[in-house]
Amino acid sequence: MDSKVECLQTELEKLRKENEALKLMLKVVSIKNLVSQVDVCSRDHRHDQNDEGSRSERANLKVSPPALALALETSSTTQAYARTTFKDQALMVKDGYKWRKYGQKITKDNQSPRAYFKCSSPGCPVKKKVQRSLENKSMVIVTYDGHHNHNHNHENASPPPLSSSQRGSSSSPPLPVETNRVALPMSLNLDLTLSRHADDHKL
DNA sequence: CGGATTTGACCAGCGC
DNA sequence: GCGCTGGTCAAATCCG
Repeated sequence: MDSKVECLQTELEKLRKENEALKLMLKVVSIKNLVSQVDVCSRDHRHDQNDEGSRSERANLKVSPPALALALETSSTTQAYARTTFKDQALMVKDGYKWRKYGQKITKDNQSPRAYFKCSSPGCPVKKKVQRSLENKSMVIVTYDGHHNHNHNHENASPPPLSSSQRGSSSSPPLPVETNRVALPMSLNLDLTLSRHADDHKL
């Protein structure tokens, strides 16, 4: 019994250390991410006339939960890394908007299928492509194409931004809402994936 | 029953 | 010109 307790304590200690390290990593990545976004913002201000949608999209990325990890933006396309579950074969990424899937393809360079979505808001030209990452199957690469000409979808008018992005795309079986928000050890663990991934693409 | 998803077919762009 | 590949369409199917 004592040995069991001891074992658990060692385990706990290990986790605590890991926790500290992860916190540090998370800080570094957050700062990097912020810097890159500020950079993009300032660049956009220079050459942008009607960038309302883009700004709201950017805002969306900033406030989104850990599920949306990293955004690399080029003119009208935004690439982001999102965490998903292996079970989530539909490649549904909750980002606060309502999407309609219109196609799916298996591409040459990545055998996991790429899903094509259109924003289901009438008149909104935004499209996105979602494909599971090659290196990390629990991550998906989301490529946004274009800018939303509207705010987050009304369907989630009531809930706060965080949960709204959880329930974004309407009909897919959503991940348990709490997954990204509450369970601390869980999110730390996931942030490890996030940081590693972010680092991969930043460094 | 209406809206969302699936999936095979089709089309356009690109490299050879 | 041809074949390959990514992107889109649209009919069929599913689901609430």
